[in-house]
Amino acid sequence: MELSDNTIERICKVFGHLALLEKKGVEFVSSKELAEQIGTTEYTVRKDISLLGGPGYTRKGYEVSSFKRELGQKFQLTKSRKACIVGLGRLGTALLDYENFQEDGFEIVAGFDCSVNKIERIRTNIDVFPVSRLQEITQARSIELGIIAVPAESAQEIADELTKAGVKGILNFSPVKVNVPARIVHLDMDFTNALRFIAARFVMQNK
Amino acid sequence: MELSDNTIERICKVFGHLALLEKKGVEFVSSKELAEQIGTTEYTVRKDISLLGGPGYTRKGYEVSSFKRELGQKFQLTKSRKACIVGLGRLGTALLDYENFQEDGFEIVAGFDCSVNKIERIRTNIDVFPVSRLQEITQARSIELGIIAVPAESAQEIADELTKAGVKGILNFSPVKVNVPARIVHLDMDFTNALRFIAARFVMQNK
DNA sequence: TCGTGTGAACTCTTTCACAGCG
DNA sequence: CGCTGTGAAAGAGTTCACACGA
Repeated sequence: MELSDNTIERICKVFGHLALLEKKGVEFVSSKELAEQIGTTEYTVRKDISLLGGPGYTRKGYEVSSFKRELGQKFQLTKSRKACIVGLGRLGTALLDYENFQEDGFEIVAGFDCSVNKIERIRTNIDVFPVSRLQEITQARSIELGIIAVPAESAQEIADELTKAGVKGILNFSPVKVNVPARIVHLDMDFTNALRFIAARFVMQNK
Repeated sequence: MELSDNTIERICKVFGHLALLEKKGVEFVSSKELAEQIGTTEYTVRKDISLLGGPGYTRKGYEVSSFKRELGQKFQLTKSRKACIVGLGRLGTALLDYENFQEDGFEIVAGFDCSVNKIERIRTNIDVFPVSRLQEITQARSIELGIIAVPAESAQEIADELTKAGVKGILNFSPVKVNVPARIVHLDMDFTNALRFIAARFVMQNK
């Protein structure tokens, strides 16, 4: 069975929302409510779920805990994944301590920067290293995800390093697209482009 | 004519890449090269451009400067837009000084936080205020874009404040979806969900 | 009766093929 | 001749309608 990226993304959001509901102690949730929370329609939610083999009938909606557990297993979202951050400028250091990661099964286990001065100045509980040790540390600590927070000009170079180091996924915060082999899943998160999109979108909306 | 969000997003990326090429002094670029740089196919690039009314024939590709100027005008991407950041934790303060914004026509003209202590401690060239003054300052400085960098629990509240203050667009970095009226363009950038997506994607890829 | 599961209809997007300009 | 512009074909993704289980 082949799931589209859109479906996977929505399922991830559903999972996130189920986690929230579980914490609140809610027992059941309808496709309609999930749809509202993740910004889509109830039809799409039900269709997505049916593609995975829906969890079973009730007349109250989906059972929060068991459904969450099922999704977690299917996508291995419960397993804690190790990640590293490359580039310890303002954004990189902010991400080092981004508390939401830990809560949701992602653990930042190393930070890298090419400036040794910067490495010495940083105050954090997470170990920081020079970029020259990226491959060594990544392998030693079985890091699966690399987060790129370096300036545009060195982003591709770091992507190559991470590729060589054998990470399985890359989240790229630099404003350039990085090229990596297809086997490595990667996502570009370009803030400037996001603002540009918002601006362009409302220009188009008003004409 | 109605452009899809996908098309708008791609056009924004094209614009960004044209700006880069212009800086490098490149004069012409083909649909194929643009496609590679923004991660799509040459067909899609040409189709997108044709939806805007393509810029005219050459046998060398598109003329970088004039094409960029044309896109800039059509989407008003050259006009500088004022933005504010709400929530001055680590992420918020990192964004305050994110140098790529200024380069690309976005200007952060204010920061807000509910903690007065934090406001006094922050060292930055940008003016910071208590959240209670959000509406006043937003209107006084004609801020069009609001960036939400507060924790999940207050994100919706801030989105409501920004809506009342009359911003046209919202970029939301908190891990919850915010609800705003349809006239306000908004985009959710949830880091945790991005990592989850990457993880889920490579689990699916390998089975 | 309520809310899901799902084939079928529909709509939107991407790909293709090829004419046409410089 | 190379590379664009674009209508038409193919392909995806979304919406719908309705059967069905609790």
